[in-house]
Amino acid sequence: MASQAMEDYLLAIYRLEDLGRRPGTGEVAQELGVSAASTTAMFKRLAQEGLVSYREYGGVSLSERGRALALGLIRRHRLAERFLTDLLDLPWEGVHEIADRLEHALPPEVIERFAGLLGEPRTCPHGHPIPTRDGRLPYIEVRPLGSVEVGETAVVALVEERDAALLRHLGELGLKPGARVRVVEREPFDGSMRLECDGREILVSGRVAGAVAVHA
Amino acid sequence: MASQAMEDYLLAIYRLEDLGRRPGTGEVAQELGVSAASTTAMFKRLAQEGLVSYREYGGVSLSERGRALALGLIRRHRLAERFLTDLLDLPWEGVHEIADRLEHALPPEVIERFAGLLGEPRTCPHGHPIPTRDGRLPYIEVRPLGSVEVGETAVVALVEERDAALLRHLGELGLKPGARVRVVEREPFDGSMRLECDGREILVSGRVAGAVAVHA
DNA sequence: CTCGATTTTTAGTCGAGTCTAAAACCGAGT
DNA sequence: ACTCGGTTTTAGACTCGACTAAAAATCGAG
Ligand SMILES: [Mn+2]
Ligand SMILES: [Mn+2]
Ligand SMILES: [Mn+2]
Ligand SMILES: [Mn+2]
Repeated sequence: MASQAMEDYLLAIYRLEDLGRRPGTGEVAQELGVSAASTTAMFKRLAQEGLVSYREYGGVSLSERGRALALGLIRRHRLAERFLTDLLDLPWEGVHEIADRLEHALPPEVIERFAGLLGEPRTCPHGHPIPTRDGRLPYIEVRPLGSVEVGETAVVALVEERDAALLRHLGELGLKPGARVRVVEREPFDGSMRLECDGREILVSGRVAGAVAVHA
Repeated sequence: MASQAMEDYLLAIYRLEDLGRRPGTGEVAQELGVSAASTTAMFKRLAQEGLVSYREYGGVSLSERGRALALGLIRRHRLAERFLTDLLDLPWEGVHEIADRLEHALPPEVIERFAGLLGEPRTCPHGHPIPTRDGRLPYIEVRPLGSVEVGETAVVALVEERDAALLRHLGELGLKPGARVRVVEREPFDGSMRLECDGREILVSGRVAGAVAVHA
């Protein structure tokens, strides 16, 4: 019913809503790397299909149906990622991009088999929660790695998953969900830190630290 | 490089070439359930991309590149089917349709992992050979089930895979690749047969028998 | 409250892929 | 060699999704 393009817009809108705002044309356009004019056109199509409510010059918000569709897509995406890393043993920095295509092609039967085979996982390989079959998104309380004080210990909850090079670096450092880290030193000026993780000491810049969140 | 639509045309052309003819506009149109006008337009696009050679009013034939692309697609399709039945335990009558979408979305890394996990299978669940990584299609010599004489024993090689209802029926009868059958009785008029298969006697119509081939 | 900057929408174009209807072509049969 | 029937191509239209450039609306600073 919804085309691949429509699904990608719904996801972008969902992500922006999730950050608190009511997304406007410009934000969605930027998120998808598409022109503002294209976005206006798509907003109308989505509104026509009842997937968003759209006010001219006023942005969009997902309807119940639109949100349900977006959550289904996220479930497909994250279960696909899990499958690719856990069962196919593909590197965690590559699976996001693959899942971005598979999420549009995997039918429900396949997705639910994945869930079964993988033991109903609750998060994707990058730590983000997987929406349940009935469309609820489990909440995970996190805080920035940068907010952990010197001497404190914390457990990595999730990492930013869009930048493959960054992910590969995090993987080499051992900064994956579930890793226990202790802050050895922190530089308030630029946010860079020295951590103990997995027995060895590692150095992370403010930018890298900003891509990691720990359990609250 | 090649769109999903182009890939579907290439596959249709491949299948028709495989049957011996040089496919024309009408045949390809019918195979894909599309108008002849659309097919003419696509023939031009494919020729433009160097994937087929096209003569007006004279049909098409796959170029080296076109054939390689088609064989890659068939490899993806059949390995995906194997994966869906063997690892995900989905019914063999449903996987063809799912694979028809996945074949366009699965990247090489994933396909080769499938091949590894499944032990480099040589055929899809319906018995059709899987092209090798280097683009060769293993030849399997078969003959129609209908040509087996009364009293003879034969091993099912492959079955027609496009009709889901028929496939389900074949599955219930136990007529899957590898099954050993003995012909008990044969009605020359309409080709219907009585077979012994898996210890029990089954009755197959001429049409059903026509969907099954045995090893020569 | 107004003016200028920014954002959004509109207008117009494009390519891919589809359709229908009309024209052109080809090949057989007389 | 003509002609008729079927096939193929052309012509013209449509949808979806994208673009650029121009117009319109909104917002913020003075
Ligand atoms: Mn996507
Ligand atoms: Mn992820
Ligand atoms: Mn297909
Ligand atoms: Mn098959």
